[in-house]
Amino acid sequence: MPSSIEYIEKLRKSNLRPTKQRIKICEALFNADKTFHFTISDLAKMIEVNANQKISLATVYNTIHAFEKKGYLKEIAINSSQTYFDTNTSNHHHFFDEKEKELIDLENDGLDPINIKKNIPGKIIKSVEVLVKVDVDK
Amino acid sequence: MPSSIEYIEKLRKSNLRPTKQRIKICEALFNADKTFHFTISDLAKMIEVNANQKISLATVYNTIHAFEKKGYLKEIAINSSQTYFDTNTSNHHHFFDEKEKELIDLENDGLDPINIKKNIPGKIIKSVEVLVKVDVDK
DNA sequence: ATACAATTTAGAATCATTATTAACTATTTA
DNA sequence: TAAATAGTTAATAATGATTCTAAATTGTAT
Repeated sequence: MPSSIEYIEKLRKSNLRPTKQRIKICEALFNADKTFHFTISDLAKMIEVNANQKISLATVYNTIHAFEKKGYLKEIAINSSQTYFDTNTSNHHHFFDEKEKELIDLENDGLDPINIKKNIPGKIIKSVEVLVKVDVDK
Repeated sequence: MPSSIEYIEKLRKSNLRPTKQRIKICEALFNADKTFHFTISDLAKMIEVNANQKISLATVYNTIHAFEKKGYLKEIAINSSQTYFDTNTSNHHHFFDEKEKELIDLENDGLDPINIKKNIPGKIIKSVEVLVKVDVDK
């Protein structure tokens, strides 16, 4: 579990001023033993419960987007009313449980390699995301 | 290009009353020679231009969702502020051009077969969607 | 410590989507 | 064919996530 000093260094290296809010958010995101998936409102609730300091929703949005741009978080494409983020920034994919509305990691060893043969002239591939929707077997 | 009588039959078979609005929307969606991708607001504009009748936005939403449930349309998962739909209901995937904010079909022969090896106990796979994000090569 | 730029904040604004409900229409029933 | 009914439409209000705004605050370089 990294200390707040490490977060301060990390933030500084990224040209993000190490504010109290950003450090709190780092702790909420990166102190967990496992990576996890969350929405902005999940995170806002988590912070409100764990911290004595209240962080404005606008700041949570700003910070999460800043972290995403720096590559500390990944945004996950699901059609949903809310945007999901992932603290697991490694190259991997997802299951989406339609019943529980819950994301589950699908690491690269859980599927055959993806190989895109078609290409779009003048364009390069930025990412390849596989989303496997699952539901109860009945 | 199917006639409106065919749409009427199709709607009736699906337990959807063949109203003027639904027939107009069928025409807008299924008279094109190629399948295409659209957002609700795209479609609302299309209809407003082509038809002399104005269809309420609420009805467009209702109808598109009804069609999607019946399998006449596919909803496409992209992280975007708007939901995209596809009149191509075959099993296929997509490129998303980050610059043009445009979807491009990626048919199954454009990539190696997807094989999901991991499974989630008690759950069955409902769909597997690959989204390839592309951007200008510079 | 001061100055300056970056950041935070609360609340307003926006935008897609959903809900509401009264009026309307297709279909069924008598 | 007319009345009953159940499904549909439409205008508008409500919702909810996200972004914007502008003023107050804070971090950092001098």
